[in-house]
Amino acid sequence: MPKRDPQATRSKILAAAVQSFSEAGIEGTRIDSVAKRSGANKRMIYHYFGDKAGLFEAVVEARLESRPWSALAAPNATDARLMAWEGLHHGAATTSTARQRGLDAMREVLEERRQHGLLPNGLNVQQLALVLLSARLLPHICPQYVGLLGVDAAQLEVTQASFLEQLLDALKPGSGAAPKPRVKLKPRISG
Amino acid sequence: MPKRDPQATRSKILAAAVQSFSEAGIEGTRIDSVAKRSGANKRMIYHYFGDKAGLFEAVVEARLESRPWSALAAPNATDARLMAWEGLHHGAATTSTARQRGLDAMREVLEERRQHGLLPNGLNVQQLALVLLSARLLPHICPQYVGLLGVDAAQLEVTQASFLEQLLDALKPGSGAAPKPRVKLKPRISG
DNA sequence: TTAGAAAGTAACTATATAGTTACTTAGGTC
DNA sequence: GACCTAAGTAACTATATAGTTACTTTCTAA
Repeated sequence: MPKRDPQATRSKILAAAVQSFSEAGIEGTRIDSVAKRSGANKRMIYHYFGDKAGLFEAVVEARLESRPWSALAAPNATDARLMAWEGLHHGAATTSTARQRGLDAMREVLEERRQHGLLPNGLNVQQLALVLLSARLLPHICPQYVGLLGVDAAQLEVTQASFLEQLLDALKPGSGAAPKPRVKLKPRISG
Repeated sequence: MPKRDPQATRSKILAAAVQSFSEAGIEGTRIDSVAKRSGANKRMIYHYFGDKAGLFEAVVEARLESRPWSALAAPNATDARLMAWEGLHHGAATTSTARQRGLDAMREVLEERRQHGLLPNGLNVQQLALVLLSARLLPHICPQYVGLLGVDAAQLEVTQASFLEQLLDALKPGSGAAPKPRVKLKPRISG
């Protein structure tokens, strides 16, 4: 076993940084603690990643740039939280061609679904994709609202997947049972 | 004009804290900068709110506890970001009776809508409420994905509201929403 | 009018933090 | 094996930060 292994050092730093940034965020992450958790020397962090911002960038690159996107699959908690810290700190400023491609593919799947008559023709698939992505991300970011809305957090990964399937299915033109007899008053839902 | 005004001092601190926590988060907020922005003396922050955690708690109380909830209305960016920082830092641990009541009301509106035959019977309204809330919050938290999905961020507030209305409408049993609804179904009076 | 409490101020402190300096050690190449 | 470069280490520094201390000023109530 070699006493030195640059690639291994770099990746154990990166692994520790992924955990730390995901848990504590950018401001909350301590470089010293990443060094300790990784077992590497603090100086090596600066050697491989420049500074804290560079380390976060490398974390995003490692976890978000090459991840697969799908209309219904849920990102794990680690990735979802990284997305949130990134968005809260850096706003809309993200020019990522890799993610762009991944999300384009996700949209195309929905588009195809619509062209097969499985979604209403007038439905904006970009908006639909955003809603689906939101639904899968938010429970990892604001878990407090899962409980407050009466949804079982422990089962959500499974129950939400089938709920969203059911939702898409209910959108199928001409689907659904005959309407139940309705009363005249339409309840308000907004405002 | 009185030279001292405890209530005014407290509230100008709180107002500055709302802005700072919303923009920068808990770790990112500097007590000194809240003091400066508010025009109050730093010592007064500790006098009225105890410590940084107490100040954040007061901010949540002021902005999130008593805000109205609705199935389709979007929280503003300030509140949405506060919800995200709170969730990312404190996880699911939120025992807020005020928010519980607000969200219960939001659920009941959807429940009522379902009982009027405007939503499929088998649809879980809690899950639906969570999806709607997610859709309205996430763009404020992860704005990077709005653009990447090809949605116009500047118009989202408006376009998403009508999209979600359209989505709920398309869920109406037997609606079979087509590009242009051929026949506007008149509600039948139950017999 | 005056005592005492509450509001407000400025300067201070202990500590934690990102980033550096100055150095040692390993491993490949001639 | 001598030499050089990259990998690795430990101790250091400048600064920023949450929280405090010790003090002054205003308000209120007897």
